[in-house]
Amino acid sequence: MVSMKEIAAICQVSVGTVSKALANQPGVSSETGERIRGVASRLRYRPNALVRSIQNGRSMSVAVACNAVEDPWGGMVLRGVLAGLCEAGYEALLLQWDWQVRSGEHMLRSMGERRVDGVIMFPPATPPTPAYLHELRTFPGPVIVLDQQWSRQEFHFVGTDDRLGTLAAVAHLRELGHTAIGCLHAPEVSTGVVRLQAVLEAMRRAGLAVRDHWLAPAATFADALAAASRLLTQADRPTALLCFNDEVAWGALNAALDLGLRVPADLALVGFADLPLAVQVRPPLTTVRQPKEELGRQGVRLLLERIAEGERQGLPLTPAQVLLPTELVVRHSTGPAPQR
Amino acid sequence: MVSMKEIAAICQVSVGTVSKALANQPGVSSETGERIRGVASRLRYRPNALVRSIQNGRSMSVAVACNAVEDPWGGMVLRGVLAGLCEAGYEALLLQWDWQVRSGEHMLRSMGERRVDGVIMFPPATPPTPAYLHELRTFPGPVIVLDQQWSRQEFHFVGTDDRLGTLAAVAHLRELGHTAIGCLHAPEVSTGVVRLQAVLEAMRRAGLAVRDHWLAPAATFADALAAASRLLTQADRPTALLCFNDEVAWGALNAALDLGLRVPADLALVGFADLPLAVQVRPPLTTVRQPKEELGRQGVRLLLERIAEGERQGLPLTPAQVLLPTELVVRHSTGPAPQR
DNA sequence: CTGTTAGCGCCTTCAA
DNA sequence: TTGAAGGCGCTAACAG
Repeated sequence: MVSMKEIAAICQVSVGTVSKALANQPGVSSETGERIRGVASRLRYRPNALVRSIQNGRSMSVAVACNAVEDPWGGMVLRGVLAGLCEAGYEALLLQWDWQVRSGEHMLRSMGERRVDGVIMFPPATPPTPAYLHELRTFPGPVIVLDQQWSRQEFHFVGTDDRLGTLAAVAHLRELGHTAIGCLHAPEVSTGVVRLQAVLEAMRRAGLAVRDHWLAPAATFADALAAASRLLTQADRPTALLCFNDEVAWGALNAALDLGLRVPADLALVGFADLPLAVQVRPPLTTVRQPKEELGRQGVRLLLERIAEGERQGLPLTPAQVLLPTELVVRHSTGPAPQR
Repeated sequence: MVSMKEIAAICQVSVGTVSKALANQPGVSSETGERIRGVASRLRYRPNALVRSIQNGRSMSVAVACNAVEDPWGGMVLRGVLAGLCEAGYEALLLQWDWQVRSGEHMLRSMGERRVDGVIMFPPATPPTPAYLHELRTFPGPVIVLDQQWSRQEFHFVGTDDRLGTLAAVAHLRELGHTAIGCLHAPEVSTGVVRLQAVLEAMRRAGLAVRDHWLAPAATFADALAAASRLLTQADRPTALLCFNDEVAWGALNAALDLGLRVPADLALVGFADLPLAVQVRPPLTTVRQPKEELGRQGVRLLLERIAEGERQGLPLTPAQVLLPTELVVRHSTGPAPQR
């Protein structure tokens, strides 16, 4: 890589002049300016962004921490994150924090040393370790957490309004006449807890019972397949299942079909997220759509705002809490409740 | 962020001494060393990695360029890439090159200015623009392309042996008695071309005809749904379809089921990749497994080798060409050919 | 118009 | 054992 110094030597001028010429600043004769720019472009001169970062204390980069890049849901959020960063001229340093070799806190520390201007993390399926949490708390720059609520909202947060989304889903099922509504929930993650609570709340308000054996934990396709198989072979089975997400709904769908149940005639299914698979399975899933890409964009927006404010290291006094609206998308996995 | 200078001031020593103390180098009395390290840790001193990068001309970071982070296939490759980089202590700068705001070549240039040590790009569904290609050619550091073969192999390349994989798939179908084998291919991408050629080659060698109306382009689920619907409603329809990938196979599967065809009794389907969905659809897909994570790891390995060699900017004299083996995974979407 | 100087944060070499 | 100086690539404020 050629440096200004070399260009200066070649052009027989000082580095300062080269600097001005390349920045098209006044104070350089158009003649020497042209000459310098000519040499620079011929030699493929590229300014060193690292140096610039050092000088003005802004690296124009942020760390994006995720724990499963291959997750389709996360992929869509990541798309939004990248879009937002790109538009703002920021670079994304991607890190996955579930490796063996270098632990998450290790990598996070590296990011700090690389002087990223902030961190945006998502979607943390497993709660972070204390060490990781500590690193996050002492991180030099704002931290945004997407989707999951951790440890009493100490970080800035952007998520979706899971409660309202779930209530809408339950309302939809009730309009269809369902009273025996079960739930494949995910107790390990905060969104899972919120969604289950919302179901229970809605049912309680409607004066409907939720039997324990209509509930089962299931956070993945495989979980759901097994759990739904058990749940649906009971004598007293629900006529509708609210699932933690679309993958879980898909697993439940397969279980139902395997058991010879028709969906939605015998069993109504509702997913959450509205992933591409929702329209690819048969029947297409009724689901609570989350604005996934928007989630990423809003996270970035919040982060850049905080960066611009020059937020001090350490925790914010009043962390922002943003909830994006969801939308119930009715497709063909839900229908009128079967007559008893 | 505290700097060495500040620590030096506080400890009443020179920066040089602080430098040595923090690096645990000899030449500092254990007493002052302790004092300095104490202050540093209390003030949360973090070395500035950017400075280090400038000094030794290695940024320990590479650019990872992809064009669809939400793509499941790419996600699994990306996982391998991140794993490889992480193990080697490298950081990943993620960039997506299909935005409106800043074009791919723009972003790539930014990466160069940020002094990344190399580029790894995947999976380029659409061929790059001339401008992008130019930026890639003149990139200061080695460039690795994954999966897709571009423009006469001018870059280092790691992919899978699609030809052998496809031949194995065809052989499997022939063993099952299939002779009317069609193909949903993807003419836009190099892997699509290779796979179709392999099908044609296998059929030719077997003395079997491939009718034009057994072939249709389809690169996505939606494409496949439409194409397969048309293809399967013909009087003379194939009894087996080799699909460009698992998503395409899924689309074809749905089309077949919609038409009342049983899979595999009436129609055999073979996918490519072995994504999670392959075991989630009914029936589970027979497919050609690609070592996706390994693909990413090998790409990184190759890249780091080239970096270590200190490869000059510009194109390599003899770009490496690595093909990873595939493996046919037989599940339930293929079965004996129907009797005529 | 051009050159010099100082400084960003750090490391390395050499002198005290 | 410690300090000072030079340099990495660049910018900004001055001096010539």
